Amino acid sequence: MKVLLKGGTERVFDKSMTVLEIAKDISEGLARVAVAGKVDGTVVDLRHEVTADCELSILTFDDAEGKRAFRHTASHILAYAVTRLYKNVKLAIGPATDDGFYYDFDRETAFTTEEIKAIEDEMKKIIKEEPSIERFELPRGEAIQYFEERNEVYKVELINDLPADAVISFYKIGEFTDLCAGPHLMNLKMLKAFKLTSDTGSSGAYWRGSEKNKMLWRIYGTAFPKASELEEYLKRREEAKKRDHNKLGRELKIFTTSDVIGQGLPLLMPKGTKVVQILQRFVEDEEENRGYVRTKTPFMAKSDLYKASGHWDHYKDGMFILGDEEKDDEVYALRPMTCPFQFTVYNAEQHSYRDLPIRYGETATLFRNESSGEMHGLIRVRQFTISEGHLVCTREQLAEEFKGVVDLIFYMLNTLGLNEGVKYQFSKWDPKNKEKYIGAHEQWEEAQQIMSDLLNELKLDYVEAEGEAAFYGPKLDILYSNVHGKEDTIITLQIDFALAERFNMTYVDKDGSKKYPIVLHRTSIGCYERTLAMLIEKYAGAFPTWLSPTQAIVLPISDKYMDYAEEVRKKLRAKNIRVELDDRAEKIGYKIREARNQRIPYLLVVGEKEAETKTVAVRSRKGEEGSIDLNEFVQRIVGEVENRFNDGGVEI
RNA sequence: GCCGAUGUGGCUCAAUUGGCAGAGCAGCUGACUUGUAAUCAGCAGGUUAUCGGUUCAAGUCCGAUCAUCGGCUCCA
Repeated sequence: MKVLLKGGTERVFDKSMTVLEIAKDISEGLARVAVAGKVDGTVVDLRHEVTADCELSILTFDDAEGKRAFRHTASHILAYAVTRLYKNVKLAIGPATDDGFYYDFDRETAFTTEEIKAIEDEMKKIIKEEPSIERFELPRGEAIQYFEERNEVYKVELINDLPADAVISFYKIGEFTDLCAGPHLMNLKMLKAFKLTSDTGSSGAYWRGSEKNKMLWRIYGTAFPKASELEEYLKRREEAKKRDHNKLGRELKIFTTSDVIGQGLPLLMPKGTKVVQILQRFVEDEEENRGYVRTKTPFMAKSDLYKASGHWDHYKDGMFILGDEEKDDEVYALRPMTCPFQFTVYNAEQHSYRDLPIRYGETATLFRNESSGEMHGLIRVRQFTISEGHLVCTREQLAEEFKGVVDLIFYMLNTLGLNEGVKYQFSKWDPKNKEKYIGAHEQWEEAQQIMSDLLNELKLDYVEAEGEAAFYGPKLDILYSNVHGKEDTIITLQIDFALAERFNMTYVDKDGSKKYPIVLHRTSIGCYERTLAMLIEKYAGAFPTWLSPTQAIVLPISDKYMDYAEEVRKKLRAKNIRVELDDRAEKIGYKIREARNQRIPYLLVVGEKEAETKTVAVRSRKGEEGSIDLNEFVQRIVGEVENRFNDGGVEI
């Protein structure tokens, strides 16, 4: 048989061989670090027997799929340890994740921190025992019987849901047998560095991810081949937490919350408000340059409006409703989105094809009654302000408008420095879900085809997500990960073939006939609160100068130089630089420390020498820069602000 | 919404089996007039998240509510 290897080399074998044997044949070194194989695109065990011509790659821990196989074995050790320590625990599932693994267990109470420590110790013991790992298969009936005898109801359910012709495979590690598709390691020798990361005990997780099902106990962990890699990972996690906007944002007096105001209702303090104001001016000016017109529409409306839009049927639970539907003649609701309001603006006048495209922009405050357990700092809130917009265009104009929005979004992300690390998601509908979506099947297929073509034309590296579309159309979602690794949409762009008809939005075409336009729903910079949160985390609070609430601070060495310090302050202020003067009778070291802790980009120390020579001793994020001519410094900082220069963020 | 943990001056944290709520930082006042990450002294700051209960006595025990954190679910 012929085996085509990664890199295009080919090997011929005269008998069937396991993946591990082929790895050994390539090199002993490779065999030592191999964790799994990939045969014609399918990830398999090293013990998998290759019998026919195929393409094969040997996976190591450096491959994403290799990591998963490695950590999947760790999850089985976790389950093994739990079954050794505790009776009457039912096993659910235990997959690998992007950076670790978990296993879900069913028992009466949560696992405590102490229990988790004990489980971790038991796992170490198991690994020391060097149990063997075997794979075997059973016919469906026997497999079900096996788990029924052991009262493993979740495993039985899993097998029952497998297709009739599915291979039902098991892995036996020592005395522990689990239903598993694999692949797994050959032995536990590689599994040297692991840790259970459920710091406050196990956490709740619904069986099969549905809130209708029972809640199980999930234990998280991660594993690496080397202790140093594990340590580095844990250290990185600790470092990342220091950038947490929810902590840093409060420390830096960017925002606060109050028990009596309510959950999901953060208050922006002067510093946070300043950053948002700068962002908002930036967005509104840039949109103006790109042909947008602005609207300012009400924060609430009668229920009739939401009934027309479909939100009343599709999103009532997420809305704040004012009044009682049973008792009151009219019920109002705070708006959860701006669409029907801007559509009403469109409908206030007649439109010709000559008017299109029309690009409406609004800095829109929205209200969404999120579930109580969802709120998180500035990222998930009940009231937020979004750079909202709707583009009304013809079918012919759609591609151009879509690309125009993507260009605007890229410009925004680049300027903010958030372009690296974003993930593009093409959110599609789920044709099987009749409840969630409105519009005809053909409309959906067409809208999705158009979006897919455009994304490919733009060469975007995106993932597809079925069932993630808006109820009226497919979306391009741009996701950003917070310091806990949780992804949130910061920006969205949606194609809507459905709502124009619902709202009777029309234009008169060349031939005199009335037509429904297409609507693009989009945001350019996302919602200001969430984007601010991501910026705090990206820059660890040390915003680029153009975004810094305070851009420079003058630090006189003593009272004697106050006049000159005031002169410096005035000169910068005259150029619209946000500058402060620390006139307290403190030592210079103390003033520097405070200004640094506030993340002010430029500290300008002035004393005798500076006053005499009309200079400032600059201390920037690069460190001490020495004395710089005052006019020269003014020019520099003004240039940096005008260019919206960004240094890429600081290490902490 | 579900599960778990947590809640003591602005912040970080103490307070023995239920027995006088305390410290550092920040704040204020005064002195010091300072050359690149914390000058010294004094003062003030609390119905221990809220409400209720048990007790001679509650920060501590019990219940409810609110909020915060982590996870699940959800996210127009």
